[in-house]
Amino acid sequence: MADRHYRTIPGCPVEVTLDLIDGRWKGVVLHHLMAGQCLRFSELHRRLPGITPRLLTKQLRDLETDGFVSRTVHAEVPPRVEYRITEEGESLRPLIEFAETWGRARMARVQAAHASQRVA
Amino acid sequence: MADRHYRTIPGCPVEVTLDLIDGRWKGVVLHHLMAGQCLRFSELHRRLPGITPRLLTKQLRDLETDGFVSRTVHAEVPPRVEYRITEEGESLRPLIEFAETWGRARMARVQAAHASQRVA
DNA sequence: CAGTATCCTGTTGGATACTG
DNA sequence: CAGTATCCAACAGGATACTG
Repeated sequence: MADRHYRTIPGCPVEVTLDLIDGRWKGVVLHHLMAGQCLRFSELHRRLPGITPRLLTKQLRDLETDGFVSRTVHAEVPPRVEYRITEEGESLRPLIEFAETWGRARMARVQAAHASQRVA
Repeated sequence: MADRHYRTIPGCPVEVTLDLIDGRWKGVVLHHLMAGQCLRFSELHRRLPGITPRLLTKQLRDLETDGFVSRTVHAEVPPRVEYRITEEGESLRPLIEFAETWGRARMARVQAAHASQRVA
């Protein structure tokens, strides 16, 4: 992953952070894992409409590699794998929560803009 | 850009936000523009080591389209174009500042980890 | 100065099918 | 259940050269 994070080379801290959560589903995965308990692969899958197993696996592996998520395999049949947010992952909570709130507000604003368009 | 923001379709607010600042240099551009005054194209260029004019233009156009940055062309020779953060852009300040602080801390942590590696 | 115009490559992410 | 294995398309992003 040293070369995955090409952005860190010049060394702007903002880049470092944003690059780590860059990926089609990483933010949302973190968001769901921050909600409380740990989640199984299939539970995450259900919460992310449209993601393919391949992609979900990749995003989770990346997050694991970067230390934001831990992966626990239970030796059972059928297999059970649980994903849990780590301390390091938790430290990103303010960012994710801000993104949640801000995004919600923007969606409302966009909605409103559309509505007033229709009247005008 | 409606299709640039493919992530907004399912509608998770976290995705909406992160998608808007997704792009190799957008976060850093916002960061620099939040520093105070407006900046000219060449000034931004100097602050972003390695970016090509083409990319800088694209990132700025995206940010402009999304309402985070305003672009002012002064009718002079040689031309002077100034980029300034908008109100909407300002509303992202908490996120950018968090990313700055958090990224700085992580860089320090990584440094420390490397150092202890060399000792061990 | 502030960009365009071309061209090109690598990575990201999606579709589909299969397995321990 | 929790993934892999292949294959593939699209696009972001980089290199280079040129211009009003």
